[in-house]
Amino acid sequence: MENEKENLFIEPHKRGLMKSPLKESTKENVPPATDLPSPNLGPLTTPTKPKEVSQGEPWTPTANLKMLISAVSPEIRSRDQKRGLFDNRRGLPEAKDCLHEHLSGDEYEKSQPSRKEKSLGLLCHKFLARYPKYPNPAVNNDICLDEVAEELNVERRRIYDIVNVLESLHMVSRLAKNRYTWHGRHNLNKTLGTLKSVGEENKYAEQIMMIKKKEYEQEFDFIKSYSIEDHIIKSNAGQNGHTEMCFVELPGLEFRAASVNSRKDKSLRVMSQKFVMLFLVSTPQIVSLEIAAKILIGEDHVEDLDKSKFKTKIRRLYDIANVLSSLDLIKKVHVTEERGRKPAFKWTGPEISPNASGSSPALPSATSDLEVRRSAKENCAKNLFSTRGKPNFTRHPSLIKLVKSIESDRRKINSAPSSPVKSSKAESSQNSPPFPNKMAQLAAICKMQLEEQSSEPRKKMKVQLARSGHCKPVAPVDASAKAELELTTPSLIQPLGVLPLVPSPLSPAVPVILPQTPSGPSYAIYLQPAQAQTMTPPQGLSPTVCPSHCSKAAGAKESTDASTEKTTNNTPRASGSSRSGSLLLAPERQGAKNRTREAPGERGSKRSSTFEDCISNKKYKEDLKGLENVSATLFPSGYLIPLTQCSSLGTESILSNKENSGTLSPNRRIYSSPIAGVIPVTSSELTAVNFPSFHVTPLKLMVSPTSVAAVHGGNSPALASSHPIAIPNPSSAIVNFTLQHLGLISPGVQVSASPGPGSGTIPVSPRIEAISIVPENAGCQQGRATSSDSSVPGQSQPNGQSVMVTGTQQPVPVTPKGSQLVAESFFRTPGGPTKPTGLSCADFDGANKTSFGTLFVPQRKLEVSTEDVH
DNA sequence: ACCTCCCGCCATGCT
DNA sequence: AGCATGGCGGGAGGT
Repeated sequence: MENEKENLFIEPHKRGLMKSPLKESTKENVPPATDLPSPNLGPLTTPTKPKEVSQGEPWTPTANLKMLISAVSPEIRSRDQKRGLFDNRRGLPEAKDCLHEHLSGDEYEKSQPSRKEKSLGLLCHKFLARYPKYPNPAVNNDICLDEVAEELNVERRRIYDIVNVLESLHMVSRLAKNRYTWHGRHNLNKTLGTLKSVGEENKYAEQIMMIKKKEYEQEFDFIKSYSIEDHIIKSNAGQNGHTEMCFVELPGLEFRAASVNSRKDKSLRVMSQKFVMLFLVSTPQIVSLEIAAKILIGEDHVEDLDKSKFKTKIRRLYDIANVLSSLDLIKKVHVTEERGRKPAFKWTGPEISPNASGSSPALPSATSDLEVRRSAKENCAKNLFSTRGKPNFTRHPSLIKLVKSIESDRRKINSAPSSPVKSSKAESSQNSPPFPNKMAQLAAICKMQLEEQSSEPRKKMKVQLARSGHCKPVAPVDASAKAELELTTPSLIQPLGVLPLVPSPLSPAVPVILPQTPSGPSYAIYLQPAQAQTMTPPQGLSPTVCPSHCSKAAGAKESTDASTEKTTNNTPRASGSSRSGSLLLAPERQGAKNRTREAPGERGSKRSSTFEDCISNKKYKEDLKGLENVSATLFPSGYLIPLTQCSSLGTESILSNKENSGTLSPNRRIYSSPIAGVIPVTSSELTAVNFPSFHVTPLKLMVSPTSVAAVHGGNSPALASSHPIAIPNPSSAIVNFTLQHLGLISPGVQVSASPGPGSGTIPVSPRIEAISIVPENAGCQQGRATSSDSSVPGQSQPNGQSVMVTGTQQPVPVTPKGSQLVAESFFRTPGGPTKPTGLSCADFDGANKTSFGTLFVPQRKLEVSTEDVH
């Protein structure tokens, strides 16, 4: 059914590229379709294997190369698109000809494309080259997997790899079987913001630190301590060993196919999101594959570090990394530790402010406008369906059925042109001959982008201003809060942004999807109970972080590093720091309207199980106190994350109120960069950060106390409970350390802190050295980020950065309105208030986390050399 | 020898 | 049963 339609649609580029000779894959080639053009393939069937089209084709490897090259270079790409593509579609290979020039000789020979030519990264570039970064929503942006596979001459399997990752970033969404819709980067910032928030909730930063610490300790033979920590980690991850994967969805981008949903929480998609979260959360924004793999595995299975598993994870991470690299979100670098060099990736994407999705976050009203626009544009269609279906609640068991029905409706709807947006698309699609339309689209897109950009910056600017004013006064709260929104705010907050899932057996894990309000998109995150646990511990981190940073700072040696890091770090950190327990998206509130959707029953069941486990696990409950913060965190399962501005505002306001107390915000380990292992945050960086930093630091201080308390008292007990082992560790020492520092630091602003702590930390972690990153260009990164953000060249950059920053802070006084509404909406669950669940979950986690926070990650000196990957 | 990661078998689950 | 998805890991290309 749908398929047919699908086929009908012509992708923008589709036809363009023909194929490369890739091996054709082994598989069969089915000649059938042969023509590329025929979009209409048959009915549903997906063309089985790709193409052979080329079968006959003489195609030369060179052609491929060319394509690749073009793909790689934007210029060429654009050029091609404009002129070439058209040609291609018809014929194909004009490119080939051209290509010959360069490559012809040798490559020619290689009849076979070299392995590199077949790399996922290149394939991804080709794939991306076919679609505009910022597609005109009005136009048909459908992607037929089969067609793409054919055109690119690859097996469909490869396309799945790419699409899955893109889907995790909401750059595409599945429409139907074999059919996806291209969203480009319109949703990217939001998605990243959401992921960041979730990552914070999950305390990935802490996890990273833990791992590093472990390693460090191991080196030193601190085995015992290590063991303890492991436990902690494990517990955090999923005490039961459940993994919990979660998938963060955006409102209009939910998975529609049931089948998809069933696997939604698995693998690549989730891995990709988590991987991205690591970058967003870590201060240096450099993540080594090893650490990423450990963390990802950790969640799933506690520790089993089977080598095989580890290897598999690494393989997958490479797959994901290749796609992310193609998106210019990360680049390969090497981290040099004492031990040696390890492959790692550095985030080169836009900086994101926490939660609210990049753009939205901070803003005050101004942003809202913009967002609204976007949302409207971007999300409308999608959202529509989402909205409509769902009732407002979160998931309640009873609701599940409804949900299913709803989903089915959605599908129908989606498939049907009916939805306004889509309909338009459909039309356009029909019309759209690939290129011509494309051109038109591009133009349209450009306009849109420009508008957005211009508007965004403005907003941001405003926000910043506002913040500056507000923030300072409120400093603690604001900084942290705004940064992330997440706010550590206690359970109370959650209601707003997060919907705690009800523990009900049925739907525990069920994802909640908030229908987006028209105004803003909402996000749904699917969490499994386990995760929630994982996430948890609200407090702890902050202290540790500081040290690490400090250490780095001290070590920080290389200016270069610092610079690079700065770019990356700035915003993130703040967020990171904030996240501590809070996580929560809570901040977000969705528009009052939002309704949550339920997750499909399936998931629910799964999750529920996990959830239960979690509960049982919950040994940690004891820590009631933690609950507040924790609860939010814990309940990942339930979070809804509305990105919309409104939400942001509301949350902020809420947060501010609640949080101001500072408890929430404890945040923040602002600067810690657990991930890379090294996180050199230099004072300079801090300075660079500017406002955020200030605010943050104070916050940190604020936090520290809490965290400290938690650590000492709460945590340890909790830990003990959770794990039999209570080990005296270095960790405790570290903790003390950190605490001390904190105290010391408090007065000092971030800057002072960085240096000071570092020194202080040092004792704890011998290693702390700074990491030197050798980035290609410090400056570049930033630029890149921005560029990536906005299609439009120049403008964007500044914006991006500014945005980030602004995003971070949400100091601005929030407008309550949204928040209230939101809160209400959240609460009203059909079944009843969800909150309880949240609480329970929160409890246990809190304990653990804290411990984490305390942990200090020893930093070894890391040197990061960016080598461009390939 | 190690790092990457392509390739495609085959399980899973929807239709 | 057939097909779409995609988990997974063997093993090969690159360095």
